[in-house]
Amino acid sequence: MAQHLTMNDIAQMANVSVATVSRVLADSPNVRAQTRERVLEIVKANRYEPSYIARSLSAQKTHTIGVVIDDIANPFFMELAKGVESVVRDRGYTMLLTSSNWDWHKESVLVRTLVRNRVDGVLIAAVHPESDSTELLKNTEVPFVLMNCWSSDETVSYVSGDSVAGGRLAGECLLKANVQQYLCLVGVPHQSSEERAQGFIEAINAVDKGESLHVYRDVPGFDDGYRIVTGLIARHRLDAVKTGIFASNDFVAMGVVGSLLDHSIAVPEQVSVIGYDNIAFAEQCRIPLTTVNQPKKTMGELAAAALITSIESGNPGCEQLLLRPRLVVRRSCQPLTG
Amino acid sequence: MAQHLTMNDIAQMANVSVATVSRVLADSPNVRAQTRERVLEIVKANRYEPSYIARSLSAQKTHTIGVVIDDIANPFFMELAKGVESVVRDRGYTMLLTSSNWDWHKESVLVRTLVRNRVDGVLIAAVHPESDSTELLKNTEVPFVLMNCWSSDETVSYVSGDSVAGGRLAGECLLKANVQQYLCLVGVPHQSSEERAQGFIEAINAVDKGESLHVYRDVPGFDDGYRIVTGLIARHRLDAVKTGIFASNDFVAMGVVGSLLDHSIAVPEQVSVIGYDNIAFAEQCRIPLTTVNQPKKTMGELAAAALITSIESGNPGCEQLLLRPRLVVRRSCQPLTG
DNA sequence: CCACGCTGTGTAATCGCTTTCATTTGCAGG
DNA sequence: CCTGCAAATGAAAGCGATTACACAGCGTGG
Repeated sequence: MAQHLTMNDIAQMANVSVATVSRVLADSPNVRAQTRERVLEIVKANRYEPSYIARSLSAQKTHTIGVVIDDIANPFFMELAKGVESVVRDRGYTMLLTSSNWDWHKESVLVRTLVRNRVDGVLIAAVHPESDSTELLKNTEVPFVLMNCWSSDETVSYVSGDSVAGGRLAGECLLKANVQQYLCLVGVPHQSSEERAQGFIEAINAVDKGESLHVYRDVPGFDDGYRIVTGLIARHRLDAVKTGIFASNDFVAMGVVGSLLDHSIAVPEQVSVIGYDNIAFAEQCRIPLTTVNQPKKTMGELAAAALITSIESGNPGCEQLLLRPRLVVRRSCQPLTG
Repeated sequence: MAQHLTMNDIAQMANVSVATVSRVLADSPNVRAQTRERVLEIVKANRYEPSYIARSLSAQKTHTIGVVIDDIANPFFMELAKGVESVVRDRGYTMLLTSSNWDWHKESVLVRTLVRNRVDGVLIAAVHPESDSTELLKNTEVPFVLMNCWSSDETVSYVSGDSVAGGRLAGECLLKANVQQYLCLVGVPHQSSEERAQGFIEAINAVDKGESLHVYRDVPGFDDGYRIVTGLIARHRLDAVKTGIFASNDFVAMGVVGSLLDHSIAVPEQVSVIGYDNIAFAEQCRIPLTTVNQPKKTMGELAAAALITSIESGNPGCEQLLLRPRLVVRRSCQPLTG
């Protein structure tokens, strides 16, 4: 089936050698105008499409950037990927997007696959602590840039958000909401969710007004947020006391809000909720979400640009960026002024 | 840089020929156990990763499936892609996901790029009428399956939803909502949005009760839905008359709801709204959305399975599926019983 | 009229792997 | 100890492009 034409076929039809065809297709100047035209005509007439596979093998360059994210259906990662994609395409590369579905083991398998596919560089969002992805990349000397997490290794490039600062913003916002207890819901044990929680806790503890602070871990998604809050309501931990809840991402926050509303607890009157990421839907959910914005698209763009620059320059050129988060106040948590 | 080890390097270190290394890596039975071990040891010790590029060139097969969608940050396409990805990965392929950003021209460029990358097959969501993608694929004899749209060409495989039926479901639902005028917002001029509108209009016209029906076209996204409705409100076309609005996708519906609420028009009390697709957020938006569900993930899975089967069997094997849509009643449109 | 240089084209090596075919090795049976 | 057959291995030809190098043709200047 799918018997593709080869450059040789075209060469024969045009009565020239493959070298000439190659030159025509590469816009090399050393081809007679007449020959060029004839070749191009035959190429077009026969709908010849050159094989990038062969080209890559010969050129030792695939013009492909591998991207590893955690969840392909998650708006946060998708906006990130969109940023990556735009830069990658502009600079003449193709993006190979893969997703680990939050599986730490799969992540290193994916990176391995990318290396085998000889991508020119790799972008990874949120490396898992247990994963050996970065080690593999270092050993194979494939350029890579981390996204949405950072590394203390000075040779590793990354573009991330300042999660501690973001968590602090959330905490400060909730401090002004005049609540009597704080809840902090931490997602999967990632660097960034841990840091968000850390910043939040710091901010709360910096101003001890005698409120209580409870931390719940392993609350990664909508359902988990919903479940936890539903459990707390059942134990009458939320209906009597005015509460502020910080969720380490907007999904969890939406789950929290969902459960509260379903149990007739008013947001933000009885419980204030604040999320993280500012995904596109945060504005349109049942109670528009107060949240900490991350410049997702920018993050993807910067990471991709840094990677490609490093690829093309040939030297590692370490770029370490921490993007500033920004508080977005909507309805779910409204700080009392003064 | 990134000087990858080659099979030759491994062969020399192990004092065998490349053929033997290749056999070891391919799990060929004709290798002495002792030799196999020695080779594997060296492979592991040196972290050798075989080049899929070279392999593909030699084998004339890339084990890669190209996927073209319209928007990489759109939950509908992403759930579709997730379905595709799971099947593709299970069957030992890699998914190459590309997005056209709703640009008709870019779509055929993308398909061309996929062909040049010699993907083993292509999945396209929503081919644009003006695009020549399918023609290119037919000519190059690359197997492909359409998703979320269908073709009258009996040689073309597709897996889609029955949009006319879905539109009809929406219409029937709105008919029971006891409104005095109907609005139908149609998205980009795609086959599927046109058919959704068509089914809707059919359903409304089948039961003429004297209500008026207005159709607005080119309303593809959230902002467009918001804008249109805001305009109508300004002209007092929505505040006096009880209205039912059908939006050809959930984004538009959310825009519609957003504008209505922002202008203090009650949903569904004054205006009933119904969307299409049942994206994950439809349940969690300001007013939980009544909508027509499409089995997005299933669609992706079936399309991918059909494609890979056709690739591996070697014959085109035409599969044409129209999946049944299902009405999901939530708050934004509640039909009065009886 | 010849040497020189430039343009245009072809030849062949190369990229890293698979696979066929030939050859070597090992081992059992006579 | 030799024959024969099967198992293990190697040599080499692709796969489809790129590209260094060789060379043919041809106009120009000495």
